[in-house]
Amino acid sequence: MFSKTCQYGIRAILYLAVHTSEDKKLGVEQISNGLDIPKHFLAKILQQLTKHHLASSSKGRNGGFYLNTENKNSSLLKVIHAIDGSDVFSLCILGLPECSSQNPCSLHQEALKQRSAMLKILEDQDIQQIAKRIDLKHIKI
Amino acid sequence: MFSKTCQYGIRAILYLAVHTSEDKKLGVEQISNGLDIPKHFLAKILQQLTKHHLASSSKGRNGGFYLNTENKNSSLLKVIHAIDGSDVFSLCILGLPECSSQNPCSLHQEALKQRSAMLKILEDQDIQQIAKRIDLKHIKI
DNA sequence: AGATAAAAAGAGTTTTATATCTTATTTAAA
DNA sequence: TTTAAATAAGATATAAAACTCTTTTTATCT
Ligand code: FES
Ligand code: FES
Repeated sequence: MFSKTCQYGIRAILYLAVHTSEDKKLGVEQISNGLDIPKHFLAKILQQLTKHHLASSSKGRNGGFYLNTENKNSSLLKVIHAIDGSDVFSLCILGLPECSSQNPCSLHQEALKQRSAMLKILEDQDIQQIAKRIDLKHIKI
Repeated sequence: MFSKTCQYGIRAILYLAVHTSEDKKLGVEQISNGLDIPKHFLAKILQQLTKHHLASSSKGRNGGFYLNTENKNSSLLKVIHAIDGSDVFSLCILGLPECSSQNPCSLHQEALKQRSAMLKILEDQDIQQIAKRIDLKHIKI
């Protein structure tokens, strides 16, 4: 469903949502240790997310990555779109060139039902909310 | 969701279900033309499916690939398992080492709901049924 | 000002997925 | 019995994804 890069990106964002703020930043190394993700690879992903204004960073001493309020009000869908592109949920699940209810494949109806449900979850709740849930219910990141 | 190999495999099986039988076989070339799938690649996939007894083949003149009755009574889930392995629907969607309701990630509940629905569709209806639906409703393969 | 610690950027490597090519084997028709 | 047509098998090639390494830039602390 999601590329490994995207999985890493989502987890990194959630980790930042739980552990950082404007004045509590984390270096790549700490994040990569916390999530068990290859350090340099994670660095690339975080850079990409920062460019898309889904995470924030500051260079130099005491610098690091973090989520500001705006970042925390964003959604996981945006993270997914930034990494895997905006087609993930609109391409035919069987790889056919078109995907529409007018011209469906044999799994279209079922795929559509599920993807809309997943999409709703991913765009309706903001990252802040998910972070709160993670904290309260001790959910893994 | 599915690898390209798996998408090709599913489509090939459905194509065979609609167009072949014990005494109406098709060569790789015809199938690859019909589905617009690279010929040699498709050959590999069909060999794999034949080994798993999900398709049938006969060599030599007038040979080709086809589905016998048993093949048509199988399910798409078996096809998927034969190609992408049996973990597709049981691994954590975020790539975490475990996936269970006891130890869920932040998307587990939603992912589970959807995967069970998809699984049900994929194992409950047999290939024959899907083929009939394709035929009646002029669905793409 | 200089040293240091961090992200940013870019180049390079490895691994996996996808695709192709070549040769062998099998079967049936001519 | 020879030839043609098909799958089977194995080796190779290409492309994309995953991962690593090195250098540059920037900010902060001493
Ligand atoms: S046409 Fe295949 S999923 Fe929509
Ligand atoms: S734990 Fe992540 S999907 Fe089940």
